[in-house]
Amino acid sequence: MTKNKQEDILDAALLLFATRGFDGTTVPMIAERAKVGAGTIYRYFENKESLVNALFQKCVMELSETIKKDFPISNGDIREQFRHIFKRMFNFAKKDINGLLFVDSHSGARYLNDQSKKLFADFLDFLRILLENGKKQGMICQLPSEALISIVYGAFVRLYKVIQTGVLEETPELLKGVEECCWNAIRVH
Amino acid sequence: MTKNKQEDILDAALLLFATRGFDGTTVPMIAERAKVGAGTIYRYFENKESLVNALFQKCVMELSETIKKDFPISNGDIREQFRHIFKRMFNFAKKDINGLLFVDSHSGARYLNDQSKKLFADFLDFLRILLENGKKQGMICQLPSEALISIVYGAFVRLYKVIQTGVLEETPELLKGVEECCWNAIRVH
DNA sequence: ATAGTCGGAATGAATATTCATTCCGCTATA
DNA sequence: TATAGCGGAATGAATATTCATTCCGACTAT
Repeated sequence: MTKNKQEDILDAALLLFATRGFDGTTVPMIAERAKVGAGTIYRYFENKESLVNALFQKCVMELSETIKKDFPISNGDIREQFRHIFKRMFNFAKKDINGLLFVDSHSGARYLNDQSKKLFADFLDFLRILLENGKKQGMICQLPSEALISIVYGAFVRLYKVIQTGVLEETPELLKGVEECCWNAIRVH
Repeated sequence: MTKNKQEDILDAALLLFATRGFDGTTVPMIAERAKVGAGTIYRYFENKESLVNALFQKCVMELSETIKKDFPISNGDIREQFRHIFKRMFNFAKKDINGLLFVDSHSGARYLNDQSKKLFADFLDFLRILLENGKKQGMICQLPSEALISIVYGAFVRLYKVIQTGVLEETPELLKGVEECCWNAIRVH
């Protein structure tokens, strides 16, 4: 028996939302996986939408903190900052692949509330500002930051989707190679 | 009044599946958008799953044909082939953004049948073989082709997701820049 | 007229949500 | 220490709603 039912519910919901999506997941499914009664879920969350928003915010904050912790801001070396972000993204994906896939597949969903949207927008803003800096320094190629983020983030997430299907194995060499590829994608040549 | 109700149904379903997902789209929604009765849908498709599979196969075939038509196989110049693929992908996205997003978000869905899965796998195989060639020629970096495809395809699709939200505008310069970025991501340096 | 097509109300299964009841741990009392 | 009483947590059956699918009367083209 675990102490915290709310966590059990969030864990179960995360797995299911990440693999089946919000609409493909029923509340009884979540209850069964969390080993609680269906009604118990409504003691902790107002409804299914509240649950998905709470979970989304939790995951985005964890992702955001993972990246911002010990961020090498001081010298402003973009290459180093990029490496840091990638390393932390890899760590996050390794620790919580469902969190990564859930955030990706649900950012922009119609049932997200304003707070959820803002939290995710803030996360992207952090990345955007870094890229703007890099462009000023002449290190990063002159495309809209939104496009550069799409390229790197899109590549990263899809890689992990494929890894999760088992088609591709996550090895240090692979991750190192992918990091280089993504850097090469956005740097000035 | 259009002549072909089946097409009306497929068009409506495409828009809805692309924006709300399979589970978030109800059959009556499709009927309303297609301006047909709900029952009419069942004259053309056995059930909702048949419909999504038919649509998926149609979109994948169109995407595949778009790319394979006039494909520069003869000389085997990888750079040129890459440019061709990107150009055609841009065209496809421009003509049928929902088709692109639908295929992306539904490849790998649990309700796809074997035929749908195979069709999509064949499409990826085509790309894989090209990359293998490029690697042999020393033009493409030595990572698993699945990873390289993830990087380029992931970047491409996410870019269009962002474009569709209106955050980013699709201009010739942007597309040219993104094509270069993606090529830089996978080429040997 | 009639064969084929269509629309959309009707149906029943699935789903989110509620709520009466049970359960559990704590405290006050003897 | 033993026990009865209390309050909040948990439950899952019951309810209300939504949805995929069916069915049949109406319509259309021949």
